[in-house]
Amino acid sequence: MSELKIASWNVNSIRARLPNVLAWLDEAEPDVALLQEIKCQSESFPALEIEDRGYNVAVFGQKSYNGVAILSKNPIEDAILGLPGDPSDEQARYIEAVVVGVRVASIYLPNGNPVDTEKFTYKLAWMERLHDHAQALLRHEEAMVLGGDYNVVPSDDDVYDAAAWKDDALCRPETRARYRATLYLGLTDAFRALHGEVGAYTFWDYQKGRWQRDEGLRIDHLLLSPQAADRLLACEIASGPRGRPKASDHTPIWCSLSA
DNA sequence: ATGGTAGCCTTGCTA
Repeated sequence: MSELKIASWNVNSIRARLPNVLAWLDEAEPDVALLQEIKCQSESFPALEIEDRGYNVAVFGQKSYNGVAILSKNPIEDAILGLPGDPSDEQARYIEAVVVGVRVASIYLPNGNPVDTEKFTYKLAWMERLHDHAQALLRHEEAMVLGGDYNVVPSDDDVYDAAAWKDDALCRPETRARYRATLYLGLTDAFRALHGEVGAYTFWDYQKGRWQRDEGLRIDHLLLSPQAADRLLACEIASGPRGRPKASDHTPIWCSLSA
């Protein structure tokens, strides 16, 4: 194997989505899959079915909400459950590990709506912690892919109707400023680096026929350290899974790195 | 005018 394929997908409940996820693993064959919103406790994660597909599993679950996981065909080493920086944070939104020498993280960044509540405050504080942790990780000068549902629309080109969304927590200037600050540490948005601003989306709301109208948002991102970006071969949004019965409202995004 | 969908295990919350 001369390439490493790393995918990220907010599945919106791993148990409700299991047939779709297994079908996607069989067809896309990612070496690493970063999952978000598994919406179950770690002991309820359907590990056996996924291990049957040849994957190792690391899970950081939570009852009903949030929850993240890493699937990998190669051994998973040095797993860290939870984003450092606030021991009082009880939400399962971050898991990190090393796979064949590449550090990977599965990130489910807080949504932050409504913006006039503590939810937005929590989002911004969480982004500060992510910034600080990414800064620490970058000092290792190793290949690293920080992937997940960032709940950030980086620019107006990444949403079907920027005017309608300008006051949303996913688009607010405070949100974008913190996201940019993290990028400016030296991370590369893999999709944007290879495709530019093309109006390609990773999320389409279940309501109002958003998928059928292709009215979506690009909020799922793969951010690469310089050592990973140097190895970047491809990055694509796999829109197929969004169009199937019992779809998640997100679709997978993947990149491949030279070995 | 303020809906509409989906998943959780509540009959509301989160997205």
